[in-house]
Amino acid sequence: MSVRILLTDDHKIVRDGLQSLLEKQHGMEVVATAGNGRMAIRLVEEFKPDIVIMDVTMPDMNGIVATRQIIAESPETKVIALSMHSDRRFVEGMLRAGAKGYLLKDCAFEELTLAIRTVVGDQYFLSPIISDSVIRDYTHSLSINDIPAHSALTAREREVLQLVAEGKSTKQISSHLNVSQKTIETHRRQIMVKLDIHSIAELTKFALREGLTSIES
Amino acid sequence: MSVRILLTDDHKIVRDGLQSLLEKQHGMEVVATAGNGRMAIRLVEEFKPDIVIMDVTMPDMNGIVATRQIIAESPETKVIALSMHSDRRFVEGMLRAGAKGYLLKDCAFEELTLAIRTVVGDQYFLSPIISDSVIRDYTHSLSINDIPAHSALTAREREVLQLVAEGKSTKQISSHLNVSQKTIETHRRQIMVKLDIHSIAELTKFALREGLTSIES
DNA sequence: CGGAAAATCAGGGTTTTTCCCGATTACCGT
DNA sequence: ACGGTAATCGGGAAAAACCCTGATTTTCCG
Repeated sequence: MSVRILLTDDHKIVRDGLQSLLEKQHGMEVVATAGNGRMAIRLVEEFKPDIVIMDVTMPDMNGIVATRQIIAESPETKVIALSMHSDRRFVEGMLRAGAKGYLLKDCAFEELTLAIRTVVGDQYFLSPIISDSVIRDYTHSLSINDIPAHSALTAREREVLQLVAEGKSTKQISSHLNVSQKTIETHRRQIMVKLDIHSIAELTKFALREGLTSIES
Repeated sequence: MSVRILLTDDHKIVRDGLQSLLEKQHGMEVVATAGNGRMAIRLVEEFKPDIVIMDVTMPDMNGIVATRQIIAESPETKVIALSMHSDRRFVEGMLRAGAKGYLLKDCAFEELTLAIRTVVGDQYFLSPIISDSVIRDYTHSLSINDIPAHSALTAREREVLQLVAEGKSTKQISSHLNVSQKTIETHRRQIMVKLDIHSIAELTKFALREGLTSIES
């Protein structure tokens, strides 16, 4: 029986290209394609694919958030990230979310098929550059928890961050949530301390990466 | 005789995908692929393709610069831009550089083959969204300047916006550009007036949509 | 139950941004 | 040469954000 694959990428022509390549392979079948994370979640439910090829940066809902939800709802699904970025945050985010592989778009197609076969065989597959840095981190025992930038935000803080990333002022947020401005100030400060980010611009980008807000408007 | 094509894109797997799709078409032949503009120029000289599919944003040498040089050296070569950005500057840059087509990566593969056939037939081909805005500009060239919401930012304003979207403060920007803080203040105000945006968060999103900054960092 | 973490609020201060008003210089196209 | 636009700067003031040091209440987990 052939491997059933869901393709996720925000550019249709990239999906088309990958589909064409994959369908030339024996034992691989693209059962559906999605243009964003939200769609991917729906299609995983509907088609129960064995493998999800997941772009990381997408509008509306990014790959990290989508992967987390997919793994939560159907843990048997194997997600392979396919990204243009070797950025540490993306790799870490995807692996934390439960991805079983991480490939750079720079790679040859053969690497993708190898990754699919490897992951189907219940093993991890990382692009060489990625695995180098993952292993280096491991051997240097830089545990994820030691990095202050990753201390998690509370639910309330995420809520406030989302409103900040939507362009709301402290006053607007406080009246929206029916609490005092001082409370929101405290949350904002706490968010910035936890993330070690000190500008709204970078806060907004963080929120975008986390899927807390969308790039539209 | 079949159409000889050179594929240019910085991501190998995208090149692989497109090549797979194109080679299923009758009368189309991918004679070479390039990972950046410099390589594309060399390969055009060597292979004399009929069509160059050119990614716009690439490291090392981007598609605009490469296209200009290709057209200068062999004007009979037809360049079709293939980009993730519908940003006015990219479109304008590529068309000025001599591209005969501009496609968004969001398009279906059929659009690409249609574009190739159209351009081979010596006509222009633009993605619908692109041609809409090009035509609107042409037909409304007078009124566009009257509408503040549509007035484009100046080069300097873009520069400042980029730095704002990277999280820089007015003071940091002013010392980085070697002008007074008051000048940067004026630029910031002007940017917000022109775009009718009044928060850093939304300004950051705008800059992201325009490709002025990247989501990492 | 007891304690830690989270959520709420306050006073008082500094810094940054935003918004008025204005201005000069330089360049570019008709 | 003239007019428009871009880029540069300034004063002054209000608003917002940021920083520090507290505090109380709620919630949740062992």
